[in-house]
Amino acid sequence: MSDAQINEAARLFSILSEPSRLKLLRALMDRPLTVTELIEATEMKQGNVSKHLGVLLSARFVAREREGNFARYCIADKNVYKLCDVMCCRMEEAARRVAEEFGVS
Amino acid sequence: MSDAQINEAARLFSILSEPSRLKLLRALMDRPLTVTELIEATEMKQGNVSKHLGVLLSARFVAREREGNFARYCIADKNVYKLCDVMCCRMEEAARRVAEEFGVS
DNA sequence: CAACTATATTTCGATACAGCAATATGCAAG
DNA sequence: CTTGCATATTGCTGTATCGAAATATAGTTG
Repeated sequence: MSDAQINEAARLFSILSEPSRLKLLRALMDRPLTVTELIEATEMKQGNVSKHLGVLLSARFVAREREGNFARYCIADKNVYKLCDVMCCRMEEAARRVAEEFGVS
Repeated sequence: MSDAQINEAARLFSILSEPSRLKLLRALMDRPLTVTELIEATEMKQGNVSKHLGVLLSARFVAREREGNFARYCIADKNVYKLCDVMCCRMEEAARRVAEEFGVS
């Protein structure tokens, strides 16, 4: 595991470290959506949606497909699902730990 | 998936989004290490090692065990391995994609 | 081509956090 | 208790990036 690989991993994690981008991914996990639909789904400003999609696109976490005047985005990397699954797992475990802590004491 | 959960996931990803912290985790994946050993392994400044370990500790990604004057840290959450595995996978896939692209054309 | 819509990009003020250096705390031995 | 080492914390400066707003680009239609 070289330093360059560490840096790249950090960069990829950092792309997933913004609530706005996770919201976009969450919306796209149901089905591919256009920018307009994503604006509605996430209640974010158009410029920011576009900007964040650009970040996700450049990392190839999502892919873009032009449809006339529209741009439809979809999840392009199955690892996104895996990463989110593991993280959700972790959050559930943490919640369970806290619950037990209070339940026992 | 509530907004609060999204925020928490983002926070956890952000903890993994620093090369310094990934270096520490990588070192700890072999075996538990003291701060002094981590300083040697990562060539980071003592203050920064301590600070980053604090962040990892507060998120319970690592655990601390006092040994006299020393503090020995270890990975406390198996999901760390999973998350890093998936990310490494992803990076290999990306590398392979690039290689093929150049190989074919 | 002009007007309209969807998307992308740029600019800007505010915030977050990294690394460094200095300092503080805690434990152990003499 | 004082000295010394391991670790933690604090203050600081610089950099990165967010959201909002404004502006630019691109495709469609009349």
